[in-house]
Amino acid sequence: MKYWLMKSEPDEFSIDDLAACLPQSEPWQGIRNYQARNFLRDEVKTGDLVLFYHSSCKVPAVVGVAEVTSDAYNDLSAFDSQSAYFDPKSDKQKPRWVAVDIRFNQKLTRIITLAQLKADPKLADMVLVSKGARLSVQPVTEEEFNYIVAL
DNA sequence: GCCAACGTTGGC
DNA sequence: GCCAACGTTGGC
Repeated sequence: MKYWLMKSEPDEFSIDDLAACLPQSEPWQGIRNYQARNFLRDEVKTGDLVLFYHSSCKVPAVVGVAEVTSDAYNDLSAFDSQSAYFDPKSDKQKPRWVAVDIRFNQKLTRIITLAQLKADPKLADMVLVSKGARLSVQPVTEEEFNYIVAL
């Protein structure tokens, strides 16, 4: 089993929005970055756990945990000209982008802010706090995952 | 294949 | 809203 951190803008889709989907999972689509896509396609698997992170907001923070409930599948929103995620360059014969499903697992009782993560020497190697970490899907070690959830 | 211009992300 | 740090595009 692997561990991941996924970013979402709470104005677009927050941890509460994910919780409101229960008992259903929610398609995690719209990833339009190749490095993130490669993680989704090749390494994210059913049963993996995800730190849910709020970005581009007042207090950027890890706010909850989600579980991956599908392996990667073609992201159909890339073919929908009405979708904000429409990508005219993605060929239906050779889809460029993938999505996975995730399901709400828990909210952290206390959110762990980016400032806290940066200040914690135990998390100095986290991808999130490393230079220029704009990846919207990024790997987290088991140690980092358990440590953050326990905080 | 290089690289300049442009676009995006995301913290501050 | 600013801007640093990327990523992508497209001419050559």
